[in-house]
Amino acid sequence: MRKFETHAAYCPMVRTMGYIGGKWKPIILARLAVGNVRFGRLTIQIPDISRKILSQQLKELEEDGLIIRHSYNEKPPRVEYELSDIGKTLMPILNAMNDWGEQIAGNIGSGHPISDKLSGKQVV
Amino acid sequence: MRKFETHAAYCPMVRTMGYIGGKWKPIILARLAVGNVRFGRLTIQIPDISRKILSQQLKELEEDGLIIRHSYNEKPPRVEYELSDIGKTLMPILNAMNDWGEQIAGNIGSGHPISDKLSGKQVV
DNA sequence: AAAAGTGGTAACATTAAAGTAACTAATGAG
DNA sequence: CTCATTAGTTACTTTAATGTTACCACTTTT
Repeated sequence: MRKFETHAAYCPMVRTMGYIGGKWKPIILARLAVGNVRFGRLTIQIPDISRKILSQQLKELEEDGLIIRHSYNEKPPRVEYELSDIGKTLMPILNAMNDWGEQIAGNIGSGHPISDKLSGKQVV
Repeated sequence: MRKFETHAAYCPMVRTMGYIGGKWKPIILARLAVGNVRFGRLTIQIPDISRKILSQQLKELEEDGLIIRHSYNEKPPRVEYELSDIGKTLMPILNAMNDWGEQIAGNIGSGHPISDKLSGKQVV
């Protein structure tokens, strides 16, 4: 969870950011929102995240009660992650973020900074 | 804007995170969603952000076309920020985040990691 | 016998983000 | 004449976040 000071106590936005403010957390959560996913599958769906960071973020999300980790005692191991009930309450946020990302790619004319960034080779 | 690799080209979540993925950006945007705000007022509304970081984040948001900066040529200076039309399309995200932050404070019983974190002195 | 598949972890390195303190210009107030 | 006000910037430092590489255990497949 990201660190904030006392401001958190009374600002809902700061509180929310404390839970999903990481670079990867909303992206991970959005994948889990579609359905249970294994660790290895997440590394494929999110190719730019390292396994170390993925593992670390999943652990934080679990500690924060947003996801549940199911470990099956098999060899080779199998571990599945799913949104907890509370994690599911994040769906409106995740859906809104996903929708925005989809719309912004198409609805903007060239000349606007957003469209220019998307069309150029600049990392987005 | 946060840096992501090629994954961004086809993942809406990654794209969205590129624009609002910073620690402070959603918090700043949520303030602007309520109405135009001066620089100094933002530093009061968001006490934990430094002026340097605030200034820097505002500049990025402006470059990304999400907010508009109005500078009145007065002494002492007056500068107001407002959401651009595109910035306003972020409102569903901002509202969802704000709602979640409000609800999560009240709707969780003790014993749950979220409620424990909120009630303890741990930074949230 | 060696390689592949899985879900990690440990040590280490790097980059990104954030913070601090001091400073600016121009005016009005006291 | 000095202080307060505003919206910053600059230089420097520190902390947080993320990344890289190599490795483990155990079983099945080749």
